[in-house]
Amino acid sequence: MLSDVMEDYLKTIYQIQARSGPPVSTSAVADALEKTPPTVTSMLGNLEDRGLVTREKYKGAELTPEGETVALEILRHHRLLEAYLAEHLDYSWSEVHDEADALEHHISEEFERRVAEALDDPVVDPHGDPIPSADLAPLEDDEATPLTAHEVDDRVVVSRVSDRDRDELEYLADAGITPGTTLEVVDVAPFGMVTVRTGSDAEQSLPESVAEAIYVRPATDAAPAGGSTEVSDA
Amino acid sequence: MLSDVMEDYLKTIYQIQARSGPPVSTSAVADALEKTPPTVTSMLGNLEDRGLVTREKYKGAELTPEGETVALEILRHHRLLEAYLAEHLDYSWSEVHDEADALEHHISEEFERRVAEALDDPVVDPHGDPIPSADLAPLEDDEATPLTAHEVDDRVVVSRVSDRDRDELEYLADAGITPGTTLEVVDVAPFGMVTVRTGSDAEQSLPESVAEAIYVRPATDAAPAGGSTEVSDA
DNA sequence: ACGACGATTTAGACTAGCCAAAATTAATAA
DNA sequence: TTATTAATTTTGGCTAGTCTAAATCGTCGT
Ligand SMILES: [Mn+2]
Ligand SMILES: [Mn+2]
Ligand SMILES: [Mn+2]
Ligand SMILES: [Mn+2]
Repeated sequence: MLSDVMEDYLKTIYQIQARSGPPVSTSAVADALEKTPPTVTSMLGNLEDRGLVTREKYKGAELTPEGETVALEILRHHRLLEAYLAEHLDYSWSEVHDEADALEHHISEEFERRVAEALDDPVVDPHGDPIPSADLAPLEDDEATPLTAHEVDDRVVVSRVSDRDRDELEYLADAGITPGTTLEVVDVAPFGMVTVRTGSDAEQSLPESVAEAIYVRPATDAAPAGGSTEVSDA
Repeated sequence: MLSDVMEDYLKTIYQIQARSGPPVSTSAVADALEKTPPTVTSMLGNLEDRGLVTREKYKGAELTPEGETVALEILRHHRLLEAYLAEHLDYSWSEVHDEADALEHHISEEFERRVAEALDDPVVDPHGDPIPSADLAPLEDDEATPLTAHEVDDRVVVSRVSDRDRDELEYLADAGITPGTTLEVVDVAPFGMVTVRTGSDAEQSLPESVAEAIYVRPATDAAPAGGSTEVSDA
């Protein structure tokens, strides 16, 4: 029914909308998908005709509930695939994203079910991003804040890490920083470099670009430092 | 580089060529892919321009070595996926084909490697079809003959079963007839219906359309009746 | 209030893939 | 040998998705 291309537009609009709220500008979509603005304008027209987005000329687009459901469906596929690849095919968390991007449009609902079952209905992917439920109910907003917004002596737990940059993910994996890791902010230098203590010993200095990809929540008092994987409630 | 569509043409030409030999007619490809003859003529022109097939006008097409390599690559993906779905995601052999068709163009070489590894480099898929090796060396011809070509009292081992028709596969699964099963031909009726004994007790009558989808080889003397999965050499 | 500038849309064009109708060719039958 | 017929190719046209260049809009600074 919907082409791969349309699904990618809807997924992208959803993700921009989730970060910056509507309306989503033509150029933001063009940047994210590496297309030209006229191309995006044209496709937004198609999506509007199909009732998947609403649009105000020269302002931007916003997903309709139908459009959001499609976006959640693709996001569910993507994140289930990431989790499956990591869990059952020995992929590292820096490798899963591209493979999931290629497969997310092509798996059947049956495949989705069986993968979810093999993983026992996971609620987060390897980067800590929430996996939409099978009924595609809207995701609740994320309470996490970027590590760059924190101050010295803050104790925080890593909630999720942006999966956009493979190199950053490898860097963080080496540093032992993954979702669930407890961090203590040791220093915030000019230009946004953040130094954190992981566990009780190792210290890591993170360039701003890396630190702002790490989303964290306040550590609960009793939490020991280290890399557990549990996710607390909101 | 190559589109999904082109890959499907090459795979299809390979399979027709394997059964009937070159040249492969325009209409044979059109039938297999459910396209019109002009569409196929046009695409064969593209494939010829890319050096993947050779063509003689009004006669048909034949894969070049490069075209055959691409076809084997796709076939390897398809059959590895079928094997993986059956082995690790609990698909039945009647379900795997469509899912593999959808995914075969979209997996990475890394995914291919990991799936092959998870399966310990399998040599046949769930239907008994050979899986091309990682180096894509040409497959040797198949010695198996259709069950319809056999006579009463012949004892044979099922080598492979055409995976084209889901209903037939379910029928055969119920009848306990899978690759490796030893059969004894009990009766050949007019209109090609074949009755076989599986194991030492059950008898099954198979309509011609089903019987001609079953490819068999002579049973070695010591082989007991039943559903073992080993594959003998050529 | 107005002009400049950046963002957006419109206009026009291109490719891949597809089909229907018409023309052509090869094979077969008279 | 010639005529019929079936397969194939050619012709022309359609949609989806993309781009460049040109026109237009909205905003922001003066
Ligand atoms: Mn789904
Ligand atoms: Mn992810
Ligand atoms: Mn491959
Ligand atoms: Mn198969």
